[in-house]
Amino acid sequence: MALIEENQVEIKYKKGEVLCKHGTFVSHVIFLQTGLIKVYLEGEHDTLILKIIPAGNLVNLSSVLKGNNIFHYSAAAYEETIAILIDIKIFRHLLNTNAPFAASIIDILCENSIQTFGRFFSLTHKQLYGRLADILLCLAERIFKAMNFELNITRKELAELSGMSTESVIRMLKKFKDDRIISMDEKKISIIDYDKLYQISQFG
Amino acid sequence: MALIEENQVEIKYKKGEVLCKHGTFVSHVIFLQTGLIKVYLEGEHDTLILKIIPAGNLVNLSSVLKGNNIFHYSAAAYEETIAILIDIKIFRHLLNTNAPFAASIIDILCENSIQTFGRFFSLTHKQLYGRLADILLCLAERIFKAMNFELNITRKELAELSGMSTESVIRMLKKFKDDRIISMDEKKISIIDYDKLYQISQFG
DNA sequence: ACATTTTACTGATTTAAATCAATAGTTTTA
DNA sequence: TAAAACTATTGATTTAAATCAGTAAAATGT
Repeated sequence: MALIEENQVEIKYKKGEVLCKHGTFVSHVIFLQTGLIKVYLEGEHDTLILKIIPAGNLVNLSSVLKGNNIFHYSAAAYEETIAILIDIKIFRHLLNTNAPFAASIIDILCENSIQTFGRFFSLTHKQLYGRLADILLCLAERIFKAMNFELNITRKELAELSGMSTESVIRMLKKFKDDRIISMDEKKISIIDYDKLYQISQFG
Repeated sequence: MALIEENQVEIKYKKGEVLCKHGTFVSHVIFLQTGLIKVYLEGEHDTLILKIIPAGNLVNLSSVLKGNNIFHYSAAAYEETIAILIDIKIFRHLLNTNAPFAASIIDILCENSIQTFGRFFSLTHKQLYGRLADILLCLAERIFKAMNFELNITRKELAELSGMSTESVIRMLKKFKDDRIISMDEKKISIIDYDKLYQISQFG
């Protein structure tokens, strides 16, 4: 562990800045000290946000794969963010020599994998209302850990998270507001009726 | 490693048999000795096949997560399959004491995770032709490792893999056949024009 | 060997959601 | 501070793909 302490660099990113770019070489494991980032894939005409990562998490765990030295996605900061960069060789060495550490990393990878399955089903088999409900619940439960949160996220990005068009997001949000499931005030979103939102998520 | 040898059981599954069911308790890690299985999620009215796993792979790695003792998906055999069941406590113990072993498991988890990202994009941002092309390429490259393969998989299951309706799969396959990109003879599918299929996959 | 169930296929119809178009309101930035 | 560049919103139109409906062909069970 001392090894990591010695070999880490702290970097500050401004809002909107790119932490890593799809296709470039991986030299470090990125740990998010403070802030909020998105991990995304860029297509020809559209973007898919794979996940939002809050402070206290590793950004590019899947890059520790032996022999894999390029990023398979991009990441950008939503707000001012401090990241700790750990040399990937040191990280890999630690994995190969410290079993409890490796086991804890396995736990994280398994957790990610399980979360991914749910998101998979949501995006492929639910329709708009269900998908947006899922995203709002995820933001509240997992990212902000609160029923109301400042949404520094544009409608366009909600669209990229839920795999729909910006216009659809706007229409769905309006419907949720009219139905008194959420309230919106400027950038602030509050979940008023959690049960109903959960029900919409389940129903699809 | 001897520990695993001592604590493993070999089980034979017939075609169609269920290896594990979403929501039930996990007691063993399942390793596929021979055969072919699908891992899937069942919805109210539809099913999503998460992945197809060929022989030589672990089926439920994400279940090794500490404190996680239920299956988050179901799995069923496509053909006669022999599985080796390893007590999950032994497996976890091994992870916590044998760093190189844990590191190799991390490699597998990372690999899965990277594959998942691509599939995510395919299913959410490509349209029918692209999605089906991706599935055919995946079957050829990753599962059967051959340009032509016996397809013990129904159109319905291709639909569940690519997140579309059975009728759409039939129409797309017919189009591919008419365009001489694939050939179909009974259950046998051959990829004739790999480049074109790849191009369709890229284009979406 | 026959009946039943599942699978494959085709065409017509419907529908969910994207795209298009146009305007107003906000940020950026020059 | 003005201009340019995004972002939010709404309604109309289009379209990709699902659903529906019906038939033929396999596979499965008894």
